[in-house]
Amino acid sequence: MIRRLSQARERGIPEATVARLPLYLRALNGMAERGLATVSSEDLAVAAGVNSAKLRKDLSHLGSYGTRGVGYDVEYLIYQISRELGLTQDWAVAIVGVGNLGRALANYGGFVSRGFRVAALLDADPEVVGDHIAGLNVEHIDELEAVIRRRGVSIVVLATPALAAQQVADRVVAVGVTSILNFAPVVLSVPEGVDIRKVDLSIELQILAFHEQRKADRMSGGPAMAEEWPEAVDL
Amino acid sequence: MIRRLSQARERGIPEATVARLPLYLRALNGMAERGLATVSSEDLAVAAGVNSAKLRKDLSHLGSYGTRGVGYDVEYLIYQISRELGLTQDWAVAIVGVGNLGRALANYGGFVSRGFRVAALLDADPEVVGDHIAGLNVEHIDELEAVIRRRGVSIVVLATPALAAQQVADRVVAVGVTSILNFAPVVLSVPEGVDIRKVDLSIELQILAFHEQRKADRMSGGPAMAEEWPEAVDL
DNA sequence: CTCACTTTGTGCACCGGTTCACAAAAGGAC
DNA sequence: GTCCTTTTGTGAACCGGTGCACAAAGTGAG
Repeated sequence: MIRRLSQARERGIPEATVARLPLYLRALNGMAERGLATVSSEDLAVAAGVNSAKLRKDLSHLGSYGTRGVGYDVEYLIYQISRELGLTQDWAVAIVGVGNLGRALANYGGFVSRGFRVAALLDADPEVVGDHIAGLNVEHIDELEAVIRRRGVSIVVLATPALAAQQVADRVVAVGVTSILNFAPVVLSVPEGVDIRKVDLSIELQILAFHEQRKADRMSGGPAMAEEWPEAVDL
Repeated sequence: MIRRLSQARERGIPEATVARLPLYLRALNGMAERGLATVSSEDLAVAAGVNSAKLRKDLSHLGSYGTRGVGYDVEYLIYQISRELGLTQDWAVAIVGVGNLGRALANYGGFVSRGFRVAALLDADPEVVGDHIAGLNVEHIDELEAVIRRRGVSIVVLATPALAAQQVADRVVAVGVTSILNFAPVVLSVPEGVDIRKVDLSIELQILAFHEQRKADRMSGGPAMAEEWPEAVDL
């Protein structure tokens, strides 16, 4: 029998909502710092750059934490969102691949700020192993499984070259890791139940280039020209 | 009167499709390197990690470039996608903010590989200005407008601290830049017509944490426990 | 207590995108 | 040419998410 909580909050928050919660959280933290006690959905929506109806619907998935006629209590909402996202506990993160990007990630303040702790840096290059970066000793990739187990790492960040990524992914999955943030430009294949998020810098630029080109086209030729298409070129 | 091209290709490729084209392109390049001449939607879909029907529909938005019973010509498709994305021309990119992340981006090979050229590095810190990184001289942020104009920069990458990002965005928009890739953890506000893409490392981790927590919950308590909610705490 | 005002929570219509499933097209064997 | 096989291109149902618009719920003044 399913236990029904006060509001319509049987487990199952839309993915799109989850992706926006961190955004709200950031906006709320800014407001808390400025000493605001309550905030309306309208104001918070503006700060987070979304539509206010969407924001209210998002928050309603967590429960009914607002007060009609008043708004939301900033601190309370911060607490609820943090808890829902799992940021009230501390997550040990391992970064594999200590090249330029890995180094940047290790030093990135935004990680530590919210419940995330870089617990290990690993690399295959003997030149890099042993270096001290962001207060951590870079360990050899051979130690991968041992390190993950010993330090209770539950999230792995892949910043390796493309060719190494799948291999590392297989190994970390084998030790029980089910959350991977992948910066390598490859499509990883992992078993059911493992969550992968992919950040691909070059793809983002390509999407921008597409729109940029489009804007440029519109400026000059417009839809009427477009003889850019040499009529069914075959090769 | 709207000019109709052979296929149903009146300008207007779905955003979701545009976001996947770079993925197909990468898979196709791999195949071209391995000497494959043609590929079926099924094989390409697997390589790109998507459903084959979706892939076919995506490609059909560019035109009818496949051959029934055979598949798609790899080289031809690479050319068509590249052209659609605007990668047949070369784009000058400026990176603003040469901290750890900016440095990593400047050295990131994936940029140069496809039509993108890092044409300028800018920073406000006099300690950093003058450094040589990835073959480029770091220039002072005061030169921002001049550099953008002189080198024909059309895409700006923001890797500044959060507080500086909006200010820099305003300035680059004022000089006519309409494409920004933002790594700073802030919601930028820009005029209509300016495209912004945002990459937020900490948000990606938070989303992973959410799912990770959920998986952990399911393991232990399951839906029946959940007394995690201390019944309408008010404050 | 009543009235006026504010702001939440949500029903509902709508929309972009996904997926299935199949007709249409192409190639090859004979 | 006819038949069989393969694979594309797409119509149509479906699904998750968005946004409008409003009733419900709360505050505060008089």
